[in-house]
Amino acid sequence: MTEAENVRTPRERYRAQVRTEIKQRAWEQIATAGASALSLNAIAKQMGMSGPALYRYFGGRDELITELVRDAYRSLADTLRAASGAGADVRALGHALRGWALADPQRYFLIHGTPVPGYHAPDDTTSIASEIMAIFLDACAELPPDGPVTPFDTHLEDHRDWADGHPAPAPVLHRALVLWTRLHGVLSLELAGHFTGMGFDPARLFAAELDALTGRPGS
Amino acid sequence: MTEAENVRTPRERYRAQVRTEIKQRAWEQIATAGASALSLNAIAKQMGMSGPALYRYFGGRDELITELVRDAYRSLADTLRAASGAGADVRALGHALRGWALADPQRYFLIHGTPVPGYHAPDDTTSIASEIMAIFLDACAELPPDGPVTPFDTHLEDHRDWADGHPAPAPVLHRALVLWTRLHGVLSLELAGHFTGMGFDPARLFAAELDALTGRPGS
DNA sequence: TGTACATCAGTGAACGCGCGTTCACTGATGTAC
DNA sequence: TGTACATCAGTGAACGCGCGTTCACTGATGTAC
Repeated sequence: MTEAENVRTPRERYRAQVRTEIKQRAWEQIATAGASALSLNAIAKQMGMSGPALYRYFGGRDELITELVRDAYRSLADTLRAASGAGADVRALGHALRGWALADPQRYFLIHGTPVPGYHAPDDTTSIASEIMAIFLDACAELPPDGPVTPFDTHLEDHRDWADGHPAPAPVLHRALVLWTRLHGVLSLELAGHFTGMGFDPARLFAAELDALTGRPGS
Repeated sequence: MTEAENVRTPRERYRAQVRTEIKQRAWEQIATAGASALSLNAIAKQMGMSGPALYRYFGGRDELITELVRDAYRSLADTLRAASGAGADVRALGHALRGWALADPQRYFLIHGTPVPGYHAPDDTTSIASEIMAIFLDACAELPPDGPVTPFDTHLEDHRDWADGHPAPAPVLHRALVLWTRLHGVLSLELAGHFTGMGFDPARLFAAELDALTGRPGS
């Protein structure tokens, strides 16, 4: 993982390895029982060491969770960037997002799920979030324009700071925004199991939303 | 509330009152600290009674949560039905949904949020869920048809059991589905605070999605 | 109307659990001369 | 190369907490004659 590299002394290498294993166990726990059930003591027991030992590696439970949130954002951003590549294809982006989400639903929910009223995400996640937004914007800029300018487009023109200097016109901003919200809408309901028992294939619904976004309503 | 009515003896009335108060406190706790922090002992303390006393009213923590989930579904269905009324207007429906969600975000998340890997919703919630779906379907059936039939529409034609006998053609089923997923997409990201700091008005994005759904792309 | 009994809300003590976190400590690993 | 010292990973005991849940019980409320 990230911290296992660029390490000189054996001690530092060992530290990095243990940190990585702690995080791996943490992810397993989250995938199994959800983020609210994450427990330092349980991780320690699983690794065959005592609870307090983990405090050599993380300041506490909150610091560990914060790190996991950061890693999840990083992983998502990297995945999307790789899928986008030079092409900046919205469809490829969409399917990469879905694949990433399905690979570990609880990881997806750690970022996009129910907020814990107390907890606040670390500051640098917002910068990764806007990195992700930039990828969306690039992809949407490649799409052919469709439809007239809406009132919301003009509203967006007045509030485009979040685009972080991206030169795209307001309708593109709008597209990127609904790309995000629509895909998230399908994905989060699918991952939460709200489609189970309904019979249709969620993947096709997801694909249909991508079709609508890329301006191919009939394909 | 529901159980305070149709009650004969004073004892039954009292029971119903206490049950109601327990639920109220539970909702307050959920709104404040999220569903995972809901604690029977804390509720009891808040009501000035001892923890075990609550076992006269609910079989345990899980039973209480189940009841809350049921009530939330009921409340949402009633709200949507009232907003829909005879008109079955998609816009009215959408704004009613948003109002209901904003009134108590954690109540919204209790239904639509991150699933707890262990927990399973009670069976009768699915019947309320299909009641809600029926309201969506009725509203979408009133909309003018738009665009050609998509591949997903034909897929839906083969898997329309979830529509529970509703006579609407497949494109209407599709519309009801994306009405659900798109509004949820905007709402859940808004409630989770993902739009904070971006500058634009989430209400307008929500309205724009409604515009797109009702076939008024330019208004 | 008054008395005997049954029902049932609520208490307090207790059980067992797991949590995060601190602290003084042991013992192994690395470093400096 | 060998010795003295410093660093630091990990332990075990302990603290205080809150949780869900059980159980035997008290005392008030309702019911039947």
